[in-house]
Amino acid sequence: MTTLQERTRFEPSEVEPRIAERWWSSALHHPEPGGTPRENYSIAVPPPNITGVLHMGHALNGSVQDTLIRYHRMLGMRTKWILGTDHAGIATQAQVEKALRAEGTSREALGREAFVERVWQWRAKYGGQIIEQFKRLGATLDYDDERFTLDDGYVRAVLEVFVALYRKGLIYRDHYMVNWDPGTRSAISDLEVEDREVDDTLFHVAYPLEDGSGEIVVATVRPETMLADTAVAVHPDDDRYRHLVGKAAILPLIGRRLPIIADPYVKTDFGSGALKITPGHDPNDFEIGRRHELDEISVIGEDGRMTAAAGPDYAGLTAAEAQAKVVAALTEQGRIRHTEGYRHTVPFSQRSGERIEPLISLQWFMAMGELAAPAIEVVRDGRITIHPESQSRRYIEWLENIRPWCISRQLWWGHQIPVWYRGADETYVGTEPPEGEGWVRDPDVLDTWFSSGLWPFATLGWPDDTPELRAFHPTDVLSTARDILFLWVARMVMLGLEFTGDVPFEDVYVHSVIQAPDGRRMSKSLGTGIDPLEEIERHGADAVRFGLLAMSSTQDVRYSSEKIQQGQRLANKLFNASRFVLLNVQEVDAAPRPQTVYDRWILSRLQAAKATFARNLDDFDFAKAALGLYDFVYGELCDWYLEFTKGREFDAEQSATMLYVLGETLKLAHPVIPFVTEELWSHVPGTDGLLAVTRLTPPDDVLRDEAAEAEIAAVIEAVQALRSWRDEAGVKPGQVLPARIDGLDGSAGLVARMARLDLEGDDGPTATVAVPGGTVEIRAGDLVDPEAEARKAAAERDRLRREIARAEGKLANEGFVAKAPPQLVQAEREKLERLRRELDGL
RNA sequence: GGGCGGUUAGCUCAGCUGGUGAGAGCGCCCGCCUUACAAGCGGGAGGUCGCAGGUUCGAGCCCUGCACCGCCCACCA
Repeated sequence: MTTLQERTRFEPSEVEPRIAERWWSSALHHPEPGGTPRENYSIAVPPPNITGVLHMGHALNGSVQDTLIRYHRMLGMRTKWILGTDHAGIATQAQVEKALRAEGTSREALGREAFVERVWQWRAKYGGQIIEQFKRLGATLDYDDERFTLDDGYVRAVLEVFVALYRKGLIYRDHYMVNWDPGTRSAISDLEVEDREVDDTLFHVAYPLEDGSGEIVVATVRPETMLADTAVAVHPDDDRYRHLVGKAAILPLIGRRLPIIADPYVKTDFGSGALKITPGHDPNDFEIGRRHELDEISVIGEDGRMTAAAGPDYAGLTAAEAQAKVVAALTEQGRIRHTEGYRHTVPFSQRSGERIEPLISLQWFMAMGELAAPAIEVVRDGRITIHPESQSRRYIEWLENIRPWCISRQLWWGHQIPVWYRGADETYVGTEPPEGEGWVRDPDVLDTWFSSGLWPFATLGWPDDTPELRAFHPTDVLSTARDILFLWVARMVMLGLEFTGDVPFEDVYVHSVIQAPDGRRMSKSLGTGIDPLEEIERHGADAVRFGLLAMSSTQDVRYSSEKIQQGQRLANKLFNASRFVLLNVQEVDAAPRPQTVYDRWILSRLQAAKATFARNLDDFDFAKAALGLYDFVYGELCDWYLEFTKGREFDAEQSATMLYVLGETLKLAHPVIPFVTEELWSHVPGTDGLLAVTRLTPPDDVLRDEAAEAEIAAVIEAVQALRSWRDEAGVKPGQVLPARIDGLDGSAGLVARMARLDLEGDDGPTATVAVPGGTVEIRAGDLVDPEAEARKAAAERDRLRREIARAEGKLANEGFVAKAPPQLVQAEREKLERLRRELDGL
């Protein structure tokens, strides 16, 4: 490591590993349990899948959570960021199966036990990858206490919840229409289904009437499912068909008798107004079938092929093959009246990408209504606050319309359902296997989200009454992506309330989705993904954290590499500002000893920056928090304060104030840009511990100084006016000009120094510049072109006159004077006065 | 088919319960190696706030309609 003197740039790649080593070998991230949840601060990380690699969403969410965690840790709270990973049933199983295929084998060939063992090995090898990547970001998760949703303790929690809900009658087994995913060969939940637009053919097929009096035409995009038709339905008020209700049609190809029924679900204005009813393969038909007690026939099996019930001509064919054969047969029999192209939305599996095959299956379900009601209530009454607020409406609406949750999955990797069967009608449900011979366990596992739903408390040891649970539950904040608000967040609230009697967290922050810079989705397949680790390599972890927070919003945002670079510049700026202070000051204790108005000014502005930062975090406005830091460091500390100090000798008093301001700034910025601040902190005299565990003192009202703020505001405005004048007059930046300042009182010297004016000179005035509270006469001799100067002065007078006219017009408006708030009218009057004085001065 | 959100400077975005001349970063132009930083510093140009009406003393902000863009929900075969 070179000395600070030699390093003119902040080099993240050199600094980060060194700082990380200090953090991870310390105890900063691991709190011993103690105290109460109210005085402690905790966040449960959304558990990354063990198949996961860090993507932009993780990086943003990690930055958000770590900023909150570090900030509250520095406020002196006992802080725990709960770490763990999710077994991610389908995703992990698919990954391992893929590897097996590459080896020329399969899970079936291995058998269940060996396969599960294989997955555990896979997890040991790759499952920790993403955790290492979180460390690169500087995330102070509790790495000493890592959980996994298939750990023994966690499994116990899952089984206990299952059994309790079963005993309560909320978990039950039923033959019901499910979303069958032929890709994973498992049922999946409604939330794992996505609609896609598909071009299909709509076939209009004529079914003859039983009594030979004619035919009834039905429309379908899936003619192969007609093999399972058990009725034809029409609308009860449809005059065209009223006389047919109660009669029957004959199913072509099969010859089955189909009763013609009346049901208001049928639309009279779609197709022919008559609907073939296939309770076994269409969710709506299933509902209608149950209403009318129709037979439920399944002709498509779980393997996506036609079953024996489809008849010998079709059994064994894929659904697509069967469709072709059915259409051919119908055509031959002259039953197809016509066909048309038809574009509509069709459900697909998000997991496998295959088209969902709705079918009736024996599955486990969870009744949700009873659990949903209190989960709605806690958001309504404010025990949980969702940010941004618009998301709480989505949450409530979803819960109000919630439907039973299919929780069983036909997979091997996961929590196997704690149910055993013996013979045809014995069922045992319990956390421990049953006594006696002949019991066979239900082969299915639970939906991954069942176990994730217990995350905030199962990770802390629930159902045992552990010290961790007593100290950190309920957690404070849950920060997550929008797409799992229902899948995960709502379920944690329901299960948390049911089993712990408390909310699992008090605030939910729904972060932005980061899109590619062109507004498309970031995705590997589109080639639009940006790897956060590569960005960290390029710009540093601080830059990435800052940039992600700065671009975050209450809505989706495009990835902005400019914001990342802004973060990089901030880190570099802070690095150099610190060098300036550290290499010039005397080593003294850092209690502030303000000697000048600008000392008092920066101390006051520092309090404002602290207060603003705190408020922005309270509001979950991370962009404002990050950009507010930037503004303070650039716009106040560096552009003005450090420049002001250059005029003085750095005596003990000056040094003390500068060191104090530097130290407080590093503390304030640390939650957002932890690496550079930690590095610099190690160079601040009198500090030996980690900045990450140093106490951040709240804003101190005693240090607020309105007089100093007003005075320096005027100085800044004057300096800017003078620099602007100089630039326009073409005066060299280095040239010191004689001048006389009228006004600005004690700050005249400061203004003169910043604007490179010499107040001792005596050349005859050649130009006048208006500044707040006075004028500056600059004696620039022949540097100044009198004509240009006259033109500029005239333009300035014109501008002032226009402003004056505007203000006068406003004050002449009776409506304004009568109805606007008095202080506003007063301010307008004062503005007018000031403008008139400025005009007079010229 | 319903909801929700967006449309502000060339680009990406801020603009609090309507209130003084609409902001930032990047980009652009001009000038500077002013001994913390050239990944820097100083100065500057650039906007009919999507369109059309309305309410108000006053509208980027409120109301109505329209146009695009995005997201969510939904059982029209």
